[in-house]
Amino acid sequence: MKDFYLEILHVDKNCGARYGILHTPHGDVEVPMFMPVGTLATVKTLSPEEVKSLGAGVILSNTYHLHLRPGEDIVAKAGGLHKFMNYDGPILTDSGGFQVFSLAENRKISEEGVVFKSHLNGDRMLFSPETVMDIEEKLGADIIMAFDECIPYPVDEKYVKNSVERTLRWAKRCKEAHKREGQALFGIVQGGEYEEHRKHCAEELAKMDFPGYSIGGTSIGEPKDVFSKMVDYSVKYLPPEKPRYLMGVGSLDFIFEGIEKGVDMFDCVLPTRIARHGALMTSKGRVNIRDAKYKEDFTPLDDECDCYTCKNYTKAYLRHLYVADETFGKRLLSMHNIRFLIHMMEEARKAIKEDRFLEFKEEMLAKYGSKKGF
RNA sequence: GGAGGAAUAGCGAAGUGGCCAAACGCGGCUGACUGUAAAUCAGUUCCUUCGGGUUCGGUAGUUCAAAUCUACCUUCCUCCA
Repeated sequence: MKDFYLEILHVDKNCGARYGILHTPHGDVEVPMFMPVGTLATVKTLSPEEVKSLGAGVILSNTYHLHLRPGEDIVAKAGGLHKFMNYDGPILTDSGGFQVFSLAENRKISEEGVVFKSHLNGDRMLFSPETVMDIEEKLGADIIMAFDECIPYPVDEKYVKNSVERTLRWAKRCKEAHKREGQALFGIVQGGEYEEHRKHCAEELAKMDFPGYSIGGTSIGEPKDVFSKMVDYSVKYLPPEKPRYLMGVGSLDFIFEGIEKGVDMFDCVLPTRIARHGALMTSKGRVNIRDAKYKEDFTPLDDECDCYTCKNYTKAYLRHLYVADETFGKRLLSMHNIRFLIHMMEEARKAIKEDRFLEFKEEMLAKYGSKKGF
């Protein structure tokens, strides 16, 4: 696919971190990058222009949720997701594989696919590699995910083995079913914490020759050392020239861990979700803006931050908006958290180009306090 | 002037003899959130040196035991003159 490829421009001499440009039908974006999540065709509370102004390239959306509401046919009629949501940058749709995990009580897995009971009205519907490809083609994102099973952690090895084999068969079916031009279909590496299964999964996917590969099944409650292994065991066996996407990772220390190992793309609901709940990522560590100590704090949320929120508003005001449950507060806080992560990515890219990513990582984690949870 | 009714933790409001330091809601305080069923969820909210102490308008009683029963007082509400 000539309009989608990763151009690797530099690999850090001291680790696996790499800098490059991902070419997509809706524009070029630099990697490593963080992609804000807009599950329902909107990054909650923000306009596409705002998301773009924060430095975001790719926006994520979700097959399961858009299938339920408004339905892929309506999106297609609207002219596709880009037009529908008025975003002309690259869009990535997740396949619903994560919902196999997050909505586990409402679904049943079989070889054919997954029957979900809609969380909205109880409708039963089959998500199979074929139906998911059909939906994702109609949505029309630039990057689409194969339908996989995101398995929980911890889970016994036998389950992992069976699930990986099935995810691989599904990946093959996705590849065969996917026909639309101008869409990059990514295969997803699963395998839990087991090197044997991650390796097998990555190698088999590589044989199928996807334009990019995702690493799934992480950041679901496993300890950091386990997370690290999961990423290692996956990246190691993936073709270096293809983009690597570590799914659902949004805390700074986990992202840096991924970059160091050679991951290019990250997405996470974390910055936007915790922002709506009053938690902020700042250069002083984590801030809960609701806390009483900010009642009369007329300084910016983060004096090192260049975002609209930090340039124009005080903690006392942001706290007031939060406490008063004003929507504007959630918007300002969401902007800040997204900008914080994207700014970190910009700095990380600079560091990689200068072969000092490892120092940069240590410096940032010491400063931002990786123990504080982001 | 007369007749009823009501007073419970910051607020609202249950409780009408022991299982009551007192349900629940709000407000306050705090924490969590990782391919979004999340503008959500959880904890905490009389004092304490964690042994205990002091509470349910006030005072005095009844009782082994009172927020709960009795008497009086105070305040408030409604109705009648």
